[in-house]
Amino acid sequence: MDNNQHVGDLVEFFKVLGEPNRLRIVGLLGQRAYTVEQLAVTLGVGASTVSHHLARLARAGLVAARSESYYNLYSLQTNALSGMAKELLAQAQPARPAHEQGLSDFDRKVLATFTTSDGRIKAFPMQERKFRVLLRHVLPSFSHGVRYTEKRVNEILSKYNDDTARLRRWLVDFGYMAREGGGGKYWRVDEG
Amino acid sequence: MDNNQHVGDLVEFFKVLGEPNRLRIVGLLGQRAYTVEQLAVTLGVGASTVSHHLARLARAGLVAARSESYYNLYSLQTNALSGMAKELLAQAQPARPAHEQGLSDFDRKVLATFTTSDGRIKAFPMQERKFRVLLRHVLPSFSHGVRYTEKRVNEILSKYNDDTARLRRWLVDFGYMAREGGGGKYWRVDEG
DNA sequence: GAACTATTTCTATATTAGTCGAATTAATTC
DNA sequence: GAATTAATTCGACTAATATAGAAATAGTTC
Repeated sequence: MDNNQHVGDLVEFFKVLGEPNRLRIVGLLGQRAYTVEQLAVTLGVGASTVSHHLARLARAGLVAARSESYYNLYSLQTNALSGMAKELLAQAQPARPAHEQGLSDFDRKVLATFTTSDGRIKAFPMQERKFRVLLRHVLPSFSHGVRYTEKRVNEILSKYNDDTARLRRWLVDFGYMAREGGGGKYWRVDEG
Repeated sequence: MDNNQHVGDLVEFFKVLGEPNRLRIVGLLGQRAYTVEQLAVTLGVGASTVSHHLARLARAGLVAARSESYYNLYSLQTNALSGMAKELLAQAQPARPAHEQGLSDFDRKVLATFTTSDGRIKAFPMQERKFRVLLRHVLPSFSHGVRYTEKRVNEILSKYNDDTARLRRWLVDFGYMAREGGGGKYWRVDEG
């Protein structure tokens, strides 16, 4: 994945904004352009400190400078900010996409047919191949290596369908989850 | 302003996400719930370290834990994330709102009539009162305490109207900007 | 070109914070 | 209730960085 590069950029983005004076600088530059010294007196810190912060902000693409007579006028690059915010929003809405990403066209079509927009199962298809799509659909709600009580399993499954008992049994019958004889504990089976 | 409280929260928000392992934790929890130990082996760090990070994330409202048998299952609080992202987006779009905030109804109406949606001046009103509204509209593009060349003034004004020469003269005539005799330098006049 | 100015770079310092390992706590199992 | 297990807290170390002041740089004015 080239996702790792993005992660590094994102970390840098947050780290840059996770400092009081830098965030205040961004807030000020959002209103108008400032010179280094203007920022220094406004924030009550040395000019060299401001210069240092501006350099970091510039490296992250958040501000840009233009020469103006004596001064260096810094202004905000709103593009970078809104771009990052949009990316954040995209990550924060994994209602469907997180699980449905990487699914085949077939799986997507089955889910579109048999689940509502909030992920609940409307009905169970007859064909086993389609049936398994729905079982795999609920599976990510369970973590590997965790033993669940039957009560908790039902709680989780109730998010998908009211008939939690049948749903629970099917998960076991089709080999997606396993069940302990005595205590009635369930756990997710490792795929492979 | 109670804005200061928000600034503190925002700084904390960014600081929390500005650390590689914490951001990776958020990414993982965005897909499903994890136990502390699962996160520890996935990230390749000690469990105590993960616990430390999770505590910070929880204090910022980004994650929440629920007890599950032996384990503590941590999951992402997508509400907090999307809320912050929206706030970010709002700040990143000061195209109009930043300047137009705090304007009177009269001023807003004049701007709506004589400027386009991207802020350009369509026409100049006859009445002086309305005319001054437009001059104050372009003024924030100039910083206090900076001397501009005539060329640079025209560059800036061209964002608002093609007739930069008249616009520039008007700004001086109406006392919003001043002009040096010799070198032809301009600067913004302090209001008062 | 000399004087001046804002900005940047350099150096040093002090504080913050991430990490690990050990000890402690909290909860579950038999 | 004793044993087991995951998680948290604590203590110590190390690395990163925010800051100020001095020196160097780049650009402007006369």
